[in-house]
Amino acid sequence: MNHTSHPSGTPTVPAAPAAPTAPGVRQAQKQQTRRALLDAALGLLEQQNLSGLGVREVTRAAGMSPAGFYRHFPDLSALGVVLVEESLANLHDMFRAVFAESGGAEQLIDRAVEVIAAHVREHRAHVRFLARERHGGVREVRGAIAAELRSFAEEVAAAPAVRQVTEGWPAEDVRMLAELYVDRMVSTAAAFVEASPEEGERIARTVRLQLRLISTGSRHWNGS
Amino acid sequence: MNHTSHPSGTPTVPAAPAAPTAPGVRQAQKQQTRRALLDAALGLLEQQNLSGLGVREVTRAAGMSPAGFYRHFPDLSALGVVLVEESLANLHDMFRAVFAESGGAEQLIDRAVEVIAAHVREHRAHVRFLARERHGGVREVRGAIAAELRSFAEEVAAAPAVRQVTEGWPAEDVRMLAELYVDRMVSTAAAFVEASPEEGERIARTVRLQLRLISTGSRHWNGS
DNA sequence: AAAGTCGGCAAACAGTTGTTTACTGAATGG
DNA sequence: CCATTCAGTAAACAACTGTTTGCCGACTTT
Repeated sequence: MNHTSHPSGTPTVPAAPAAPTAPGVRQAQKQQTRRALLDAALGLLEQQNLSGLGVREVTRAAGMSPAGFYRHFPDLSALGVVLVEESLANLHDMFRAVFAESGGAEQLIDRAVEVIAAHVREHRAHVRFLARERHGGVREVRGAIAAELRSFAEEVAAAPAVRQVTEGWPAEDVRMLAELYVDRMVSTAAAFVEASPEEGERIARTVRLQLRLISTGSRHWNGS
Repeated sequence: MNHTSHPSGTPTVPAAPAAPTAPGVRQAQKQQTRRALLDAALGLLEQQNLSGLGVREVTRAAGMSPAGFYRHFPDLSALGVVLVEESLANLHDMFRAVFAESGGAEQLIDRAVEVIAAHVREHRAHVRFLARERHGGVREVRGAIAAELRSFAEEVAAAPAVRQVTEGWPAEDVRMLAELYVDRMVSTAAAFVEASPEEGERIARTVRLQLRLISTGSRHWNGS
């Protein structure tokens, strides 16, 4: 994170020799190192837990001085909160992507598994972080994740494809079905995140079968 | 962990004044402080992660000197391994207790929820530990837990109540159903472990419904 | 072009950590 | 009863931790 040195590199190209520092450069640099801190933390959290992370460890991985950390976060838990928010926002996008287009149960299931796989491919560190801290040592974090998952369940319960099959059900039954779907999807993402490609294929087949079984059960559900 | 003091208490009852130290006293005392270490660690792990635990922390909680730790374990990870083994052995007992007596699907479901609740009541710390480290920061521990859960799934697949309904199914379908049951039961235990009594009642109702839905799905399953 | 803001740094602070050392005294076995 | 074993101890070790301090120099505003 050395924005300073600039050791007279490439004296040619005088087009922007000492660029008049258009306003906003400072804030941009700050955001850049802030992101470097977040990414460094995410990287370390691949093999560690949030409750065991250290300030010096993070700054070292980000290539900056320990003191610089406090220009961005008052605490390590503050950084953790940001990571939770990012991860949950991404996961929310994933859920919306699954239920964006409607279609038959079969197509919805195939689409769900594809979207989950793509999400893990693109946000591996975030997903691993969520899986790890969902039952991790920080109560505040666990609570935030649990609350967001409940909200996802409500969203799933309100999705057209689900409403169609749960028409006339008592509210509690609808909720348990939605929670079942959410839990299965999150667990699947967590399973994808640390699986080799061939294991991933097996997991995908398994979860497709499981979602189909749940779908079958819901179509034959009698509220007794 | 002071087995020493013995300040000449109750001079009456000379039956065993300075008991001739029947053989085995030493080993018994050792096992006792070893257990104290394990219990102290389990206690600390209620609010912390295995990867963030410290030797001094554990010995302090157990009321003994840091150096004494190394008379029992070479490492903190060695202690962690023991905790994993204990927790998984207990969980194994739980699964066997669920499928011990056979009966109709309804009775099996009710029995399962009761057994899970009782297990959590009696082994709260162990269950929390498993939930936390199942996706925790220690690869070795994650692997051990995953392997054991797979073996539980095989056991569930072989249970009479399950074999009855999966007669004629392809092996892969049987496995996905068994894994679905195992995952739901473990997740339920994890949910119980940090829930107030009234939340616990809601969780119990929800999981009963979900297990019934899965059971319904399996009875209407067509392998297509 | 001068004055001010502020992100990042080196250094220092007091505590903590894991692990080893030599030791003590009770349990053990002859 | 005496010699041996050995669980637990206190002290010391270097290495590490979170956080604060004063400072510098590049960005920003006037």
